[in-house]
Amino acid sequence: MRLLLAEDEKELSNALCAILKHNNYSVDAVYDGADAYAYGRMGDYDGIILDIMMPKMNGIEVLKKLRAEGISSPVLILTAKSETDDKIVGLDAGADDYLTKPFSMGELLARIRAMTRRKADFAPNLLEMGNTKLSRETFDLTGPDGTLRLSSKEFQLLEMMMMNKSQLISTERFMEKIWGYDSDAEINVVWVYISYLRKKLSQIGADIEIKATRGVGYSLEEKTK
Amino acid sequence: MRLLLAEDEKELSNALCAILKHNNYSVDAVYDGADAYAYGRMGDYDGIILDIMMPKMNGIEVLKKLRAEGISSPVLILTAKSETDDKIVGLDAGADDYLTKPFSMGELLARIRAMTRRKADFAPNLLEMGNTKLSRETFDLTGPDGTLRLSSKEFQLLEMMMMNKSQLISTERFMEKIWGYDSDAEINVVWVYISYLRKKLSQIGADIEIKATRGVGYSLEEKTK
DNA sequence: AAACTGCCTTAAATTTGCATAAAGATTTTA
DNA sequence: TAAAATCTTTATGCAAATTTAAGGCAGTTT
Repeated sequence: MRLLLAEDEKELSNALCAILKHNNYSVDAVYDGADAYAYGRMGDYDGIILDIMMPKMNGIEVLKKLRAEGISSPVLILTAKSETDDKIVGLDAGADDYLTKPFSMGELLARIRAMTRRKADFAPNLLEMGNTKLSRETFDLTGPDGTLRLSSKEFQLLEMMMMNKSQLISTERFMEKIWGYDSDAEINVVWVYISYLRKKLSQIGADIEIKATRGVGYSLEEKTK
Repeated sequence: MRLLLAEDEKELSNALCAILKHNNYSVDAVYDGADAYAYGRMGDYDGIILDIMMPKMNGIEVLKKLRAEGISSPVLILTAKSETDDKIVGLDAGADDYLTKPFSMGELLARIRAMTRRKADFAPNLLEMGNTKLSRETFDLTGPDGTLRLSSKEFQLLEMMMMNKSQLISTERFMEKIWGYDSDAEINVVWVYISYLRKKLSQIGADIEIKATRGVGYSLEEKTK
């Protein structure tokens, strides 16, 4: 799950960021409205958390411009007590939910879950392909010969492939979706994880395999034998 | 993919240029606003990267003049930290995205991909001619007798020909578009790939063929029989 | 007809991209 | 705080993709 966090108070932003990452979200943090707009319009966030009072462009404006461009990522807006009227404006502008500062972490997490649930509902909790199952709850990968637990990165990689069966996914797309736009990890970190996944798939006796297409990317396919 | 890079700092420009070329873009580099405008208005770039602070004419002006002429190539503007207000001005002037210096190469590449993807969405994903189909997603070439996957160079060559059905394309044009202006590959590398493509086309039973016109170039035509 | 030019095809040489192992770095857990 | 798990980089081998090189053929020029 990729989130965009737009909050100009550095300390609060850092704290939220840490906790969100701890809860298995991939988070990009930005600190003003212009950046929020620039990042948001790339269009592939599963949720956007938007502070209203920000430099350059306020949150409502950002939201309006994003919606005007057809960006439909769910948006949660953060308002200070004194700006409570903005709630209404925000919801009118196309926000999905709002939260008043100060708030508890638990509440924020719950609302993010609620906000992204609609999308998540379309995706079953247990992904299946061939004789192999992947649990979104426990990250357990199960095949005829046993069960192994995947790490977070391993899981995200395999999840993307299982959600797009037999579709070719470019290495860059993996990097963007899982590591984020501004990550400076090397591209070959993907190769390494593909290798880990192959080893685990074979350990549990899976009848699916990861196929590489040179110069392009990877796809998950059923073994034909 | 053809890009125009307008950046007056020679060193930065050279570095970017090298990396972009390494990522399969054909790049023209210019070093002031006047040239950026002159080149940009020719209108056949898939993306334009525009520094704001430049001699002769600043980036925003260039952008405005290009848009006024109906040039719709997507534009990414580069701003220094001190010019952050220009972001807004730039987006209002019709930029598609911006990036603040200093930036990571990975982020620049991601943004260029995102920017050009929107345009690519309009292009059909499956090219067809006669009984033959070419997928832009998987690079698969399909005919009545089967499917083969093309390599990157093979694909680009055939893609150009399928997008310009029955049009004669000069060998130099192939070299410019696919290998880039300053490539030092020999001309016969094109001959070699044409040969590979012919072999693959016949293997899948295609009813189209690559015709050579002595001294000029190649065109793709339906077999008449 | 001989020499030449432009293209075709195949094979060999080179470069590049990916697979995997292993080590180093960082974070989590006990 | 030590141990374990996870994440990332580095190194090496291998195979596919790309490029160069070379011999052949057909049409053109001398």
